[in-house]
Amino acid sequence: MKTTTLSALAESNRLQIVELLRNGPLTVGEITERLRLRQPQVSKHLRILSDAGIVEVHAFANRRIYQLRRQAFQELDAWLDSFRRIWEEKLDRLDDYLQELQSKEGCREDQQ
Amino acid sequence: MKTTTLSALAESNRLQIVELLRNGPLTVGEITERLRLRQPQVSKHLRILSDAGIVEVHAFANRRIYQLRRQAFQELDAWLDSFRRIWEEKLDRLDDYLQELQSKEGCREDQQ
DNA sequence: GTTGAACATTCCTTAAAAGGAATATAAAAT
DNA sequence: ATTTTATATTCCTTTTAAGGAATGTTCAAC
Repeated sequence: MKTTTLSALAESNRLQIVELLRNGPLTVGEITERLRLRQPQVSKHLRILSDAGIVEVHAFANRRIYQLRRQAFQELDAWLDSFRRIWEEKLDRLDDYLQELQSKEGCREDQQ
Repeated sequence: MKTTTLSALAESNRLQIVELLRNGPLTVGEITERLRLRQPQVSKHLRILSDAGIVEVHAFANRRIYQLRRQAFQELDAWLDSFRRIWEEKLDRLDDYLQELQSKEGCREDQQ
């Protein structure tokens, strides 16, 4: 997983933009209006989301239409998948670890 | 989705800690050793991960054993799910949006 | 009870990110 | 051609987060 993707999402205004775009593509002006932000900030946030590959732009006259990029979410999903398997395999590995730890302690005592 | 979760993950050292813990619980010392960081920084990062609900601690003598919290990943998963549906429903909503936009332009001309 | 190991916390400095205001650009409307 | 609309960018200030060094705390071992 790339930290650029995560840190792009880790800012509340940007997260709101992403959740807005869940309902379909929007222009900068529409986002500005709905989130009650200033246009330059929205443009800046969109730049960061765009650089992170989370959104993509399409120019239409003097409008810019932003929409979510599927791939970004697929990547996140794939990453999460590597964690899902952990709990599928075993619910609680703490007991195992404690035993392992305790047996190591035992060894140390023997050696001293 | 909470931005605390995302920003906790959005830092490379912390992301590495999380990926380390994928293989099972570890003590602070083990994390410190494997990531070649300084102990205080590791403790600080673990604090942030813990506050975000991504890891949980178990005290064992003077050791602290950290492990991933399933719920955090389930929440991320649930959030991602709301996006999966978008693309299941419709692959490309840009064309729709463009038509919508163009019909609005038409209206505006009529009104003026 | 004194020493050492494991970990957490504090304080300070430095670096990165965010917001604001102003300005730049490019297409559209007049 | 000039003005207006939509958007991007720049520069500056403020806030937030990270790293380093030192110190605090707790338990264990002796």
